[in-house]
Amino acid sequence: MSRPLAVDRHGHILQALETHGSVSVADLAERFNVSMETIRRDLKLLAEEGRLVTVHGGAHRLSNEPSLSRRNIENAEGKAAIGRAAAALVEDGMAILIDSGSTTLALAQALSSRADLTVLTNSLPIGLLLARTKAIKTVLLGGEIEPNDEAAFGLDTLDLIAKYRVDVAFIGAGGISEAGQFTDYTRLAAEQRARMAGAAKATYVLADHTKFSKRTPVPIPITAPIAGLITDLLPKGEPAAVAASRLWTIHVAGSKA
Amino acid sequence: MSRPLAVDRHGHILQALETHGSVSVADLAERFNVSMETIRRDLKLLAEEGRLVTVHGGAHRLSNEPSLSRRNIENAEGKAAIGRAAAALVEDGMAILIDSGSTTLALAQALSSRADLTVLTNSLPIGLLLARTKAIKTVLLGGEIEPNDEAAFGLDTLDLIAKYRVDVAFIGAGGISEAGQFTDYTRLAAEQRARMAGAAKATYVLADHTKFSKRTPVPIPITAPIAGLITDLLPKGEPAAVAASRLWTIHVAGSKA
DNA sequence: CCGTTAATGTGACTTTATGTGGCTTTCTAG
DNA sequence: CTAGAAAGCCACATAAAGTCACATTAACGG
Repeated sequence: MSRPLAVDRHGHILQALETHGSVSVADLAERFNVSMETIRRDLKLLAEEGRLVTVHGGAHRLSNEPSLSRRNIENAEGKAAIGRAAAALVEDGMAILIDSGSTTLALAQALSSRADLTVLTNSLPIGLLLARTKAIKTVLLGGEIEPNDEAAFGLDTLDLIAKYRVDVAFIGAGGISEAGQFTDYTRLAAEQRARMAGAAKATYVLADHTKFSKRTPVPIPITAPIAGLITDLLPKGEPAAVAASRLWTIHVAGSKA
Repeated sequence: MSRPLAVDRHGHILQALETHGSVSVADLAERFNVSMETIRRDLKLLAEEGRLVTVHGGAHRLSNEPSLSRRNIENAEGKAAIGRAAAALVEDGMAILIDSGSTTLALAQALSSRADLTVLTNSLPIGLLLARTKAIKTVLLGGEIEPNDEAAFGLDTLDLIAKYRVDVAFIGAGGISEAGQFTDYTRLAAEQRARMAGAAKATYVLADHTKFSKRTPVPIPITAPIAGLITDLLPKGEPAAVAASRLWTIHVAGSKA
């Protein structure tokens, strides 16, 4: 008997996901009469294409990217340290751009006692936080709101970014590849971050150490030079860290400050 | 038989929370056929994500976001009634525009259990609220954030408004003049509201009865016809009300409904 | 027919999720 | 206020799932 094609499996998996919301590795293995390992490879592949998210025991359909509130508490201390380090780079009178994300939110918090700044951001929590200070002029880069990020993305956002020019941009990243390249979850998010970098005289990437072990599918196509990476811990010997250290200045923020 | 996925449990827990308001550890353990300890771990995890709060014996949904509850709303009951009345005008599949303000926020709250809608807004609290439903596509009309309104205003906002066309616009007003004209605090806000009306096939103004006694300096230069005014109480004999009644359909929302 | 390549299976090992039992904390009836 | 019951917490045990390296098989083009 001929082996069923892998593509058919992928189609069926996605369809099952569509109807049931989630699938388990064991069920799929039984259904297609293949080993669990094969199913895992399928799911891994589809996950890299961004068509589902893998969870322990199986996979779940999209819309369950780790939510902002969850990332918010993960390594909160390290992110706060990164936020303080980044805030120290901001001088009075500057116009800066702050990307969405939990690490960049820490930067906004560190800046909230400052004054005489103009801040552009696509993040709703950051926008609200800074606007409430009443001492920082805040511009919200609008667009379609991505619920998990609680931030705006899309054509409108890209348009707005193109209309501004700032002194410094602080952007986030979904992960850092082994080659030392920043990566993201979706094509759109990656493009948008790259455009943010393009709108600034200097760009810093804020990423805590957990990003070094994360792989996300889309490289961020940054053309402008990166002024530096600000992180909390540099994993010794990790290829990503080594590669990164050749490419950018790395600021390591002390977790206690 | 494969072990059911943990994520499914999480989803069901959140859904049960949505419908019942609270859940008990014992019930959940029985329902999913797992130990109470496992359920506790689930709840702890979801609590850390900020998606529920744990209490002795179970969990209950979080009542209000800090950003939304912060402002003590004047005439909250009347505004809630207006919100419900306005929400009744919105049909599935519609694209609507919601202005910033506490009255329009009440509309957003009334809409938050709906689905299959596209909502444009310049208000950050409304944007956050609706985006979190994950069932309503939300577009944030960006621009400079006005701290008091927690909403975006300015050239960028006007530009964005011009790019969209919606079925219905719900706008607020700073006051209602004796001649029955809507007025606002600033030239910019007035202009922006007028443009919002211009982007819609139909425009409703949401204003509670306190607006009838308020005078604000700038008339809102609306050119398109107003489909109606939605309010909670029509002050008998007030000139503004009389004039208004000649110009627009007036929906009076019962405070209890 | 052979060699190459991609896909799949296997087995050792690691990680994660869940259950269990002992102990502490919290609630509640009396 | 107090005692008992219920719930929570923690540490450890265990089974299921994941990962990785390597073996095996099937497919395909000379």
